[in-house]
Amino acid sequence: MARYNFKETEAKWQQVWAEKRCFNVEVDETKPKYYVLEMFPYPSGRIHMGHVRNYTLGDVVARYKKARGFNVLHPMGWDAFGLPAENAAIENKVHPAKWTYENIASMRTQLQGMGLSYDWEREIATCHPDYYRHEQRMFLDFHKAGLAYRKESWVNWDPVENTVLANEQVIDGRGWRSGALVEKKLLSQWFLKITDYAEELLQAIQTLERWPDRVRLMQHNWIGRSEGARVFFPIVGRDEKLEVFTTRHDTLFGASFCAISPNHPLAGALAANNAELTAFIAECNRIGTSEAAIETAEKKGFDTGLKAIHPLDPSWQVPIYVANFVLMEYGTGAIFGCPAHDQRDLDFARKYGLPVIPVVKPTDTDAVAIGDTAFPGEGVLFNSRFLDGLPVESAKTRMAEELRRLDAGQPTISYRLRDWGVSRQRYWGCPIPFIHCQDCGIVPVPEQDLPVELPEDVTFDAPGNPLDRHPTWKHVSCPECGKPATRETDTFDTFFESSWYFARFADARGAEAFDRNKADYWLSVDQYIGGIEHAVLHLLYSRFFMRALKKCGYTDVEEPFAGLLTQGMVCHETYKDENGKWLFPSQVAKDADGRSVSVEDGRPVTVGRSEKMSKSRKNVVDPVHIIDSYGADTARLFMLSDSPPERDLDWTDSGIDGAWRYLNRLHRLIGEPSFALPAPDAPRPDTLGDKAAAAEKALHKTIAGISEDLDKFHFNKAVARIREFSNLLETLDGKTDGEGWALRRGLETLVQLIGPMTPHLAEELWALLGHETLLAETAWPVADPALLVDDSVTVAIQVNGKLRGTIELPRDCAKEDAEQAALALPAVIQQLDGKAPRKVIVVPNRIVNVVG
RNA sequence: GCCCGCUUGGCGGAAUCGGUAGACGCAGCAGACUUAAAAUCUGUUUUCCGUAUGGAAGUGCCGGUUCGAGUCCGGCAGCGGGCACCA
Repeated sequence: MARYNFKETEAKWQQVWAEKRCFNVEVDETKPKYYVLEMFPYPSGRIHMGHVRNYTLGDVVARYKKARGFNVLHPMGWDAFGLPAENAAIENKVHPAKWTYENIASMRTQLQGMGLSYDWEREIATCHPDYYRHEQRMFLDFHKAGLAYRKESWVNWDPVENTVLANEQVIDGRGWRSGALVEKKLLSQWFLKITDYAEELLQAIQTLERWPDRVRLMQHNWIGRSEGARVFFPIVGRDEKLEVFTTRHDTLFGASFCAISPNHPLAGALAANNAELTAFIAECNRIGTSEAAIETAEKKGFDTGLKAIHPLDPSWQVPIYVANFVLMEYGTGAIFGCPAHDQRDLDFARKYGLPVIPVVKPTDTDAVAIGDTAFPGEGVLFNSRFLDGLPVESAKTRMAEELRRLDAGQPTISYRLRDWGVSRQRYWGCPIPFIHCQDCGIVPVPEQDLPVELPEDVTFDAPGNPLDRHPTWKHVSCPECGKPATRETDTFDTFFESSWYFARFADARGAEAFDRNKADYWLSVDQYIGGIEHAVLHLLYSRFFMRALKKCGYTDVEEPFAGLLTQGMVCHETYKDENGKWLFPSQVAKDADGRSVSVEDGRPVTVGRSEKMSKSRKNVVDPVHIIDSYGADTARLFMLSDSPPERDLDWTDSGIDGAWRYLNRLHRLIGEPSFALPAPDAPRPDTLGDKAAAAEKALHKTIAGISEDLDKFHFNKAVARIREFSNLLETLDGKTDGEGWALRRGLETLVQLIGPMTPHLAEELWALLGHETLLAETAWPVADPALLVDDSVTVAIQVNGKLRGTIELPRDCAKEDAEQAALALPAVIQQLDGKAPRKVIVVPNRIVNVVG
């Protein structure tokens, strides 16, 4: 028989599945539903290995659940708005819409070549008005419900390009294209009140039982609930009081300074007639807007000269600094510093020569000297008047009472979570449906005027937002007073689209955003699969969005994703030539001595370690090329083999070869069996020989094992079991009774079990085995529990925890028998050297440990 | 800087609840088939000592709990992800 012709086979079955509409689904109340979803891609134009991995994982789940009798919804769409389309417009003079839709078309073809079981009739593209019109409506509803509001916030501003930069466009504090020093600038922007749901989003994390713990923990920390107190410090010579937030009000007697954010109103007021302070604030504002940039910048302060009066002692004054590490967005934008018990405060105090007053000491020592290390731990208060002798927690309570009594503060809960800024000063996004009128203020676009569509006739030859400088688009009359007004020219953050697309799939062509009945049937997503990089933002925004939609009457579903699987990245070795230039893997080969050399000129190549595939490092392998040379099934099998899904996967040529070899081996095993198989419907012989009986047992163990592996997403283990079982089937030679039957049953089951992973080859082999129905429509095999247990077990015998031998024992034999058998073992007798064992520990069916 | 992970042979990984570390594969080595190559098949492969039966060590590092630790606890190191305008 010829080698497996994957091209012909894969195309054939893809066509059959499409023609028979195997994966198109409707609501069916008679079946349990299962909604499996992979994070939809940004249509960059070409799929990458990360996509191949993500969609293979999802497809295995979808096909497996379908075989298990579920009504499976498995859709695909395009996260089609975003920056790269605008960059392409600027660089290649192609319109973002044209670029995006062409990319979608080619990526769809590439995905279809993978044989994924999508219901393509539900495909959506978020840049289409039929999609984004609904979110404009949602935003108006959010606004009515008090969940959308405007406030000023900071953006990265490129003064040369006169444009707002994304964090990723700021490199070492400079604009990526202009190279200009980036400034922070205040803009009035739209926000969604996710903070209204901080507590609910936090509490509900507990209900997300099928999410990875680490993602739940990351969301928990992101929301960042902290119990503390607001404390008022009167300011010498001014009427106002400085309000600070602290979680360590127990250490108030260790206060040595106050610090406010450069963006605190007080800092602004003082800067008005202080050029030095103005310059300091400007310097602070040159640090980017990202938290990482602010946190890693050198901690600096500016003494305002103002003094704050200690809330518990009018005679005690501390200086007020403006400090670059105090965030206006968190707490009250002002802190008090207690250097002895906070490392950052200590560093600050040492730098500016401020006093360090220890007020908490560890319970087990009297040592209280503070050097360069603060003591943030638990302990007992001292140096603290009425708090002396109290442990930290009691001191907090006592201090809160005192603050309340003096009207100097109160306990409060603060969250790190900030409201979600959804405004973007960009063209390629969903227009925000509001109108600015000089007389009426901010006016919503009337619902009958939705959608507000993006104008197509825009240019990217000038800096700034094309919507803003479009000759006509933004000029409208005010819906309320009719006078000339202007449209909002900001568009939505693209997280807006991805916060509800999973609901749109329930009814992708409906006139409403989603049909309630259909959404109620399909949601929540039973299994969501995507990269760990979305652990916080996308997933948290979606959780909030569903709650906001619920408040506006769209749905009763609160949690969008009941189950979550976060996959690791696809990595590859990196290569550099002698000049330190990156090389593509395809430009590198091994010479006769096994050294890596350049294909072009044979010069030596430095091989770097494996890193996430990225265009900048050129360590990419094009999936299209792989699928072309090996077929989709080979690529899929490789993606599932070896590495568990949540870990990083190393792409290797030998790995893909191994997968390819196995598929050919399987094809040979069935196409050219070593002896003639009985007919498909041949009955089980009454007596099986030893080998056939062992094969039958292995068959049922394999079914049970792989089912469990797939339930737990242990795809690599499932592949190992498949290979183990096919190794066993290859040892059958038909010389004893029942082997023919066992081989046929084994092969058929093997094909069924590998079906979700390599669907084309499995479908082909299923037909080859004489089936006229589709494997894609065939129920999953069932293991016979009676065949899963063995009569005897191998028990490990240890002396003092060291393995000294193994013995075969009847399953569940008496502990005494196991002990007897162990003590009779020559190696054990020798180790004991005539002495009686002190103790014998027997773990039934597993181990006997003789302690001497 | 803060938050979250990960670390097991030459390599990817397996080891259900604390109970035989290295399943399965890759690469390597030896062999079979072949005029030859490819493909395929067979054997072998944690390290060290030993001709061998066998013995010792071993899951990033240091320490602890336990009859028994890859697994639990404390500390450390290295690598990676996220940090609110990349998606």
